[in-house]
Amino acid sequence: MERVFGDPLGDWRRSCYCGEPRVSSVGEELILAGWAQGRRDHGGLIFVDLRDRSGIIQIVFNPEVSPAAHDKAKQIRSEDVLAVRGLLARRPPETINSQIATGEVELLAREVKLLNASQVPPFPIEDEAEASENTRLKYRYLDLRRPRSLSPLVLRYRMCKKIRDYLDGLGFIEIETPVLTKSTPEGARDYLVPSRIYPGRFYALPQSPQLFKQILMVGGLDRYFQIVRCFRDEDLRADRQPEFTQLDVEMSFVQPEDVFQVVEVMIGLLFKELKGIDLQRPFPRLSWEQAISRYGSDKPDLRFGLELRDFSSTFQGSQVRVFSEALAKGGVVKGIAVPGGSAFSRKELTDEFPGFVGRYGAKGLAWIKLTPEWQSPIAKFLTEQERSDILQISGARSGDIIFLLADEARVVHEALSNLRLHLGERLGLIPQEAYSLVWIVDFPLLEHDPEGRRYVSVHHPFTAPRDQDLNLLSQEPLKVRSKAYDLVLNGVEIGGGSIRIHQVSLQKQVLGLLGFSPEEAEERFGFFLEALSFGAPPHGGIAFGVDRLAMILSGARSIREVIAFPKSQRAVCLLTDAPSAVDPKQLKELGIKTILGE
RNA sequence: GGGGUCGUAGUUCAGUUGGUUAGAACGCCGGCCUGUCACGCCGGAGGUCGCGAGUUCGAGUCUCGUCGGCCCCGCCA
Repeated sequence: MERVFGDPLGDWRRSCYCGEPRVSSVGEELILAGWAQGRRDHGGLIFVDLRDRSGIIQIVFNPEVSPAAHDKAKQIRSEDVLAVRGLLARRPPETINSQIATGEVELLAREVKLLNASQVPPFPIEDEAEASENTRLKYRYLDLRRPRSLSPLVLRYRMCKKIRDYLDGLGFIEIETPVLTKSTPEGARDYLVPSRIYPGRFYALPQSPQLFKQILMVGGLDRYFQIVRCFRDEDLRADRQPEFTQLDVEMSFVQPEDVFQVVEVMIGLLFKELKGIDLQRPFPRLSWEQAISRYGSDKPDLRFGLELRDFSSTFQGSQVRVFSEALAKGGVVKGIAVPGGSAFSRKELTDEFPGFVGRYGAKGLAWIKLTPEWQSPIAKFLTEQERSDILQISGARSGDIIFLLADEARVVHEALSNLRLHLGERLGLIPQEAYSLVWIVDFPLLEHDPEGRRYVSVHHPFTAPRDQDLNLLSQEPLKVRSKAYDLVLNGVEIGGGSIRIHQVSLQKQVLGLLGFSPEEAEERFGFFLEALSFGAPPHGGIAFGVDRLAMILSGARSIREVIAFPKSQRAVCLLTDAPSAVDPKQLKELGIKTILGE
């Protein structure tokens, strides 16, 4: 049986939000509106909690106050929409509810309007109630009625507002760049948008407004920013959505220090005003080389120790063949000492941890328990010298365990950095209320494509080499370091940027190193190269992951919590069911035919 | 593309070694109740065990496939 309520709102105007009335307003007649959160029907008295985004207040329907309102209130069910006119009264002392902000007062209903009926909600609209993410996202509008679900979005809004105010104060100008734009090669897969006017041609949605913001610098904007949606058609993770938001910043006539200054004050402001935390400035800096060497990662979480140690020199020519052989092939032997780790079980050591590092391509994981007589699969191969080196390099003590991994450096670092995080989490070594910020600087400009035999940009093709490395560019390009920098917060890369190339000749040289023929460069980036040739100023900037920053500031475990309508891991919008099939007429108009089977 | 994990009432979950009619709590429906706020009391309805095959006398339970949520690898300049 469908319930339909049709009371018109009429000329009623809300007095305030439901969560606002206090004792100071007792005696006033108020009109409140919101959603019914449950009904406690005592036959005589009926209590309804009326809720809006500000909180809840108790409405009392008393037949002695208004028989009509009391009669109507019998129909009220969860999530019905009501407006109530009544007298704000102080609650009898013994009925005060200290759990809610309005707990000392209640509204004695004189008249109620049943504005709209609700179906029975699929899950209770209460913070405490757990519902699966599946259900929450399908009925996101119900989920959002819960403070716990709304508050990360509110925090995100406040964050963006503060960013805008701050940058505005520094003379930055927010400029919108196109969403329908040109596909550029490299980087992530593009989302394509077919052109109706030019059948067979496509726009691409921007992976970032990189070239536009540089062109704005050529246009003399001097200080630009934008909070902008970006799109990358790649698989999803807890911290990756196909559409995400960047805070994009670009400045002219600057060095990295100028960017750091603007950013550090901004991040400091956000922590101060949103979390009440005073961050130490300047933020520490680690060279890329140091970060990789000590943590195995270019986005190290510095909230805890377990640093990587290098045992390569110890095991040159060692009897431990997996080590010496890896070294002979140019690899490394590195490890982590875990305090108290000799308590790990055999199952953990033979299944769990080796399986874990296996995900990153490691073929095994050696371990040494520092019990009185060392317990280890490799113990019998170790010389006295090796034992003493291991103790000295690892700094480990009795009761600790040392994990050792030998392979090519890339695999060792990848596996150990993740093992480090895994152990840190598992052993509770990560202080949950701590925030560690670090700049990673001096990235290499180029690296070898893991598959092909070509160079690829570590940052992006428009990143400037360091001035003192320019002469290496033609001879030893892999040794060239760049003017790129990342900002890492608790092991999450929240921002990255660089000083850009502003001279067309250098830009062409770098594109050449990346394997673009002059013709390809012209076809793909001609418009940009031409812009550089008309007096581009030295410039640089940075882009932040707004979702990730909001996620960390709100303590969320996934960026879906700070996005109103996120996609599922299979890139589906569970609310609308997008993506979906389209009318064949639409395809025809676009000159598109699908080639999928029936 | 690959690995892991979960999928049972509206919701959150339990369900033994494969064995009678698949349970609980909350929610929902009806009745009673004037101080509740997780209201209470009495009664009731509600299930394609994600879907499809297979094994078996017999499948929620075992096998295979498939779909979906989540986590991860690959991917993400």
